[in-house]
Amino acid sequence: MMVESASETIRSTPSSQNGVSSLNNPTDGGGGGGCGREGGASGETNGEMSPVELLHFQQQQALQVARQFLLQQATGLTSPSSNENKQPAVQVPVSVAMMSPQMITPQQMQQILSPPQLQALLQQQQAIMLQQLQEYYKKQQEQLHLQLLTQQQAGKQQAKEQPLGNKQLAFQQQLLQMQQLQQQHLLNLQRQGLVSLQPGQGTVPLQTLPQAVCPSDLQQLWKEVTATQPVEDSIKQEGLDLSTNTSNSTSFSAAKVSPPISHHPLPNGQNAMLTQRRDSSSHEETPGSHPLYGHGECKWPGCETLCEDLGQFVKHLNTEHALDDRSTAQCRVQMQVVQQLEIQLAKESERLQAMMAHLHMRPSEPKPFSQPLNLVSSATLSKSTSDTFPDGLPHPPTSATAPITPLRQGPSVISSSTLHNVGPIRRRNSDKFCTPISSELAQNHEFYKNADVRPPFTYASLIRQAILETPDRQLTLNEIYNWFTRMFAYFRRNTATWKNAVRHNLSLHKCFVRVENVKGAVWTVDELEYQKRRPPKMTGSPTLVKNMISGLSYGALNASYQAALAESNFPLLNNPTMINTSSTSGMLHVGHDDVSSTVEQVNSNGSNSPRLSPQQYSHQVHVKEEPTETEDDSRPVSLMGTTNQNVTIPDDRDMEEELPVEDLS
DNA sequence: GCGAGTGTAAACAACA
DNA sequence: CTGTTGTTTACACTCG
Repeated sequence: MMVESASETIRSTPSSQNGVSSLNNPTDGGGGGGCGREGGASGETNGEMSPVELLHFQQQQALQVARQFLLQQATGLTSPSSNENKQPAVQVPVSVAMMSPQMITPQQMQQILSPPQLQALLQQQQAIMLQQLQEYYKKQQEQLHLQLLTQQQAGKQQAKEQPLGNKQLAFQQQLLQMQQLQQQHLLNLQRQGLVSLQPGQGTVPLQTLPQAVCPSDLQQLWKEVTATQPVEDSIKQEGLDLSTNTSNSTSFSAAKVSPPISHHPLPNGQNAMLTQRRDSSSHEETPGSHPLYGHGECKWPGCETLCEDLGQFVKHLNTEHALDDRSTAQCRVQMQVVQQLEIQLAKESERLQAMMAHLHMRPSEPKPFSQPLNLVSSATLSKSTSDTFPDGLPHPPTSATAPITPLRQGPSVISSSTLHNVGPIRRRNSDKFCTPISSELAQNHEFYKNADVRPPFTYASLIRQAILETPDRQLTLNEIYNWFTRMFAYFRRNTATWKNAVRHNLSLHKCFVRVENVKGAVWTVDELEYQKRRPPKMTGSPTLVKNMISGLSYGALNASYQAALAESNFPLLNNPTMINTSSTSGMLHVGHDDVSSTVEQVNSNGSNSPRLSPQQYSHQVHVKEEPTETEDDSRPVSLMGTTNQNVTIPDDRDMEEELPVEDLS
């Protein structure tokens, strides 16, 4: 089945091996990091953008626009094209740099972290980035405001010159656009799940904002600002009131923009007016309404003037809240408020995500029993054979590069392995009983398939998995290679030393039995041997044992069993019918496998399922100790049959293939 | 500190 | 001769 591709891969091996190995060594050696990632992030996009890339791109776009605004502003709008290239003054949010591929050790992170962890980490980074971005926006807006005020000062001096009014208008429009940009960007972030709030939920209760301005303070602030307000000349009315921009049309066309447009410049309706709108939680959408007018009163911060109708309100706006120092200052204050809120929003969102993550993964909880959540995903997984994965997952991994693809896992789906992968690079969790390789693999199959992430499994586990996945439980070395490259992008790209490692493992571990076949040598798995080396670990997993024994809800137990089942029956995961409901009893005799052996030990301590007695395996298994030639020579073919059919089959196959079926009932 | 398990690197032999 | 396959050894690292 995999032979075809096998030949390709292998043929390409000689050339790629050397080339990659040099590249790979540093990575594997623990030094490098970044090699694989660099390639993944920069060159292997395959036309698709990973979430991070998208985010980065959006940020860059936003920053570009912001830079242009600032540039225009800096050049007094007169020479917009002056020094376009050099904007050292513009500070790129740190996070942007942080996301750049060449930074730090993404590769290492990939090796260390499982996809869910990567996701969590990414989200954290993005939350931070969000904050930084907001702060960045804030600074830019402040600068804009300063510029605006400066211009206004100048404008006063030069008295009522139309061009100047235009300048102010332009500035304010920039300001508006800036805000819009910010909002749009925030919205984009929200859409990407970085901010969990719905766009429409813009109103954040002020009382929930510890460091934000409290309502009373706001009012006070507004009153202070309002109090010191000289009446400005009428001309300033023409200066566009930033917030209202009512129909006091003067000479500038921009000012003539109809209120709805100016207030809802963005297609999605999220616009700069959020400043006022957020403050006034009631923003009616009725056509004749005004964002600053509601319930018969002016919603201008600190105003509350009663207006009978919209016309009166407009008049009021034009007279009381025209473009003057006071209004500008108020607007700025409001902007501060909004930014505070947005920062707070980011923080709260981050907190929310952390909370969700915590509640769903239960770090201190026994891993196998975080499964109930995984259960769903694995069930979903099982439906989707090998390719299509989880629906309902926010960000299906599409990018071949995407180490970030784990985003697809929502906070609710955090594989148990997550917790284990936190360790050093060398740590592989598959053997730890905590995370069944199959379930982990199944859940993150697509991820590993596409992302250049090193799977957190030992070579032995992977080899075994590859072999067990085949119908006849045997693979040639070449086919094993193929399985690796097919299943893991990491082994496609980082083709350095792993083949050697595979061979090394095959030779080293007794559990891998080489059998001479008609068409050459094939490798099989001696499950007994494989389990031999594992039980100690299992026993050594106090949490697992404890939790298995201690009063577990059926669901949890079931889940753990499911995981165990998954571990032992990776291919079965691809079968929707196999996994769904596995009865505890059914699973009890599943085990021929790591987990199952686990179950036996735990569960039994006396009463095991008899069918799994070692004796059944022992006599037929041909381990490495025995001269392979003897095996091969004596009964080349029969050996195969013995190993695969007689030995593993009766129990093995029953377990692995039929059992799940039983579980169905 | 020790041993087991694991990963990596390398040398080597047998073979096609 | 070259490349693949398979074995073996050595070393480093992590973890219990």
